[in-house]
Amino acid sequence: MGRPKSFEPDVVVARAMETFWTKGYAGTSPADLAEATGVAKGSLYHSFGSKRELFAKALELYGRTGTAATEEFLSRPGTARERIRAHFARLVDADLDGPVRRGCLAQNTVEELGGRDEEATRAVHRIEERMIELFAARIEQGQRDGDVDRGIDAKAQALLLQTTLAGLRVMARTFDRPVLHRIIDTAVAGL
Amino acid sequence: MGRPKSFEPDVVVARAMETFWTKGYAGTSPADLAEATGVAKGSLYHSFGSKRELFAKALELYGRTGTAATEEFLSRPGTARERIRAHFARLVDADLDGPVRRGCLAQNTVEELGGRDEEATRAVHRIEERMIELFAARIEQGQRDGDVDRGIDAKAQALLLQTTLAGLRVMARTFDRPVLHRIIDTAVAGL
DNA sequence: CTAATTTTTGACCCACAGTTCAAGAATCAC
DNA sequence: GTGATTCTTGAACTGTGGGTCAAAAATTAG
Repeated sequence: MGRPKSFEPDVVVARAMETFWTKGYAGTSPADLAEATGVAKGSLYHSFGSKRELFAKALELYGRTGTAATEEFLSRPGTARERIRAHFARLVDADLDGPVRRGCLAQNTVEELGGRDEEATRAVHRIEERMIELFAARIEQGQRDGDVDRGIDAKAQALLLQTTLAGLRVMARTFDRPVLHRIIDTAVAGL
Repeated sequence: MGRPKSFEPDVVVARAMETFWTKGYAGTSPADLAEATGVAKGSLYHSFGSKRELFAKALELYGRTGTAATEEFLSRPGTARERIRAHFARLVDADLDGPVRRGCLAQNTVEELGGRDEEATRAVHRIEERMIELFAARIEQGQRDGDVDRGIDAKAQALLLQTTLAGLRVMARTFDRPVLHRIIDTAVAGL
């Protein structure tokens, strides 16, 4: 009983995620969140407790949707190299095509809050570990399919790929599309 | 004539740089800067105009010292691969050895202010371009010395190295030393 | 209908961020 | 010394950030 919620919590978290992604954690004020979600400040605090807690939900959602999308995308038909190149290009292009280059929320989080927020750091670490597992699995798949050299160390390559991707999303802040695609080509040539 | 300055502007900029580096742009208050530099708030404003202008000077100093150190370090005796590996390891280790992992100021800047601050973005871009030139030059040196395959595209490899380094500094927020060194080994194996 | 329960909301609060300023202190020219 | 000039400093100001709250609005149980 009691008055029913007038909004879908998942939708509010999704909108909050977009806002944090675009403006950063510190750069997002409660007023911004109220405007972005269409829910009054007081109501947000009633439902989520604090800006920090809402952010935690937003980051969790980001991790879930990001890993799911990566898994789906890597599993489409093609060689490991083709799929990984397409995945990298997709992320870079999406960033460049948006109204503002906002990079990766997980990465932004750890760069902004790194050191000062243990929980956020661990949350990002979990996302990264998951991504690395997905890369390693795809490389091993490629080795079984015969399109990746059996001699390479899948786990080591997966770590390097995650590093390269993180670097690409930094480079996407300041470099243009042709340069970024050239980097992707060079990176996947090593597979 | 007039009352002489009671502080060395360069020293103040250097201390401000350290503070911005550790706490981020938004996370650094005028009070923080006054405490870190030992100069009263009002005096800082008198000398530097605004927080933003002081930050610009700090970022410029960061770029100058960083590129100079890179140039010096890459030119020491050894093969291109050895020197680049050592350079990467040095940066990662310095970050891990500090009291707080703070990454790269240029990168932090572009991730925090990206899109919202044109001038800062351009300043970081200039630093990155300079680093890429240094990498390319060292690779070409290696090709002349015979320790790097003549067939590789120095510019393309330099772009990838800068990307890898940016990624490493992100990874250094959440991974431990052995993993990071393993990534460095995998990365330079491609040279 | 009333009571109990849960949400909603804007008004309100305190602290601090970023900046300005007025008054004083140190120097040089004369 | 006096004046002109430049630097120093804490006090003061304005805006906003993050958060609380009391009162009103929906709902269900009985």
